[in-house]
Amino acid sequence: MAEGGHQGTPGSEGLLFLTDEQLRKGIEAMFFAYRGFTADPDRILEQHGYGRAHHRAIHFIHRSPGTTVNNLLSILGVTKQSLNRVLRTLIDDGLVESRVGKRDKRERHLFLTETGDALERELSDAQRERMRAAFRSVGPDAVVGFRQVLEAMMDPEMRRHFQTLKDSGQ
Amino acid sequence: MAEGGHQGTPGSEGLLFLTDEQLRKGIEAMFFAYRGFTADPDRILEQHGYGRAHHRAIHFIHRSPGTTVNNLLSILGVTKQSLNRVLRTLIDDGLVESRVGKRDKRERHLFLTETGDALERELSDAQRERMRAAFRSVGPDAVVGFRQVLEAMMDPEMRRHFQTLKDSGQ
DNA sequence: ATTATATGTCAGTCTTGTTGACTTTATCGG
DNA sequence: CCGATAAAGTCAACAAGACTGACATATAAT
Repeated sequence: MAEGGHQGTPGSEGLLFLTDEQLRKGIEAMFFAYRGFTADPDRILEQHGYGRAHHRAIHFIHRSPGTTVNNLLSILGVTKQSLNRVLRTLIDDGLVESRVGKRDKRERHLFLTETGDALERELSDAQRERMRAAFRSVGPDAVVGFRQVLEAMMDPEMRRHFQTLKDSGQ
Repeated sequence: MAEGGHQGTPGSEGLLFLTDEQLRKGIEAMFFAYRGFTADPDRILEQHGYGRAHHRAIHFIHRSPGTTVNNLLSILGVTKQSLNRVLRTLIDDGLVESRVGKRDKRERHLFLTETGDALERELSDAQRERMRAAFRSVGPDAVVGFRQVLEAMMDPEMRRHFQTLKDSGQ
């Protein structure tokens, strides 16, 4: 009778959380929640003439200052042509700086400028605020569960990126 | 000292789950997990020549058979021109049937055909399989937390749609 | 010296979203 | 019954953001 590692009501019924109906609710929860998740940044981005793609680039450059283009490509999972378009505008607009690598001069290391950092803060403040409110309203235990499920849903390579904090290098 | 309603370690520290760093992890978890969430259906859709927009329409018609176009519009949050494009192809391809309303003949009630249902099953089987594996690996308590956080992150109107099960009418 | 890597760019395509204008059909309120 | 409102559909134009394929340049590695 020893189950995986979690408890549940240890008696007979168990696994009621794995019914198709429960899974459907989980699927819809992801769909609707993701909309809320992006809603606030989307409004801000629109005012600045940017889109979600710019947000993603800004976010990960902020998280890992000095990251290379290739690194960013593998995190974002898009083509270099696609990334280059948004990176080009961010650099031209003075939000991102691209420095030639010292060890390997082929590489470009990406950094946010002061302006870029300001937009990053504006965006993440909004997004964090919503998440903070959600977290607070449900309590720390629910937050742990939230993170566990999300991590378990990721593709292995994305889980690697998620768990890896530092990866600059310069 | 009585806090909201959740416990945590009841001593002094509390609220460590609301730090900016924890929130950033939550944000990235959403980003990476959503990718995993859509990855399997995306592969299937590609084989059939459809996109995510078709999936969403199929999903919600399956969930609420007989739903009207307006209903679908408010759930999906897109313009009718945008929805009409995908609905048109689904109807032309014989996956969706559009029946004139009996009470109100202006309305069209949408249903999946057998073919449509088959594709729906193919898509949701794949998506459910991933979620089932995630749910199983973390246990029922984590799943409860997952759902609570997601629901708290939704916009109020989306939360309404999420909580509402039936809405056909015919 | 050749090959491989990192980056960037040009050109074209596709999906999915947007606005705005307009039509048809049907319901509803006076 | 008539005028206003509503539900659905359509046409046209446009934009963001993804894709492919081809090709260029600089640098590193063998």
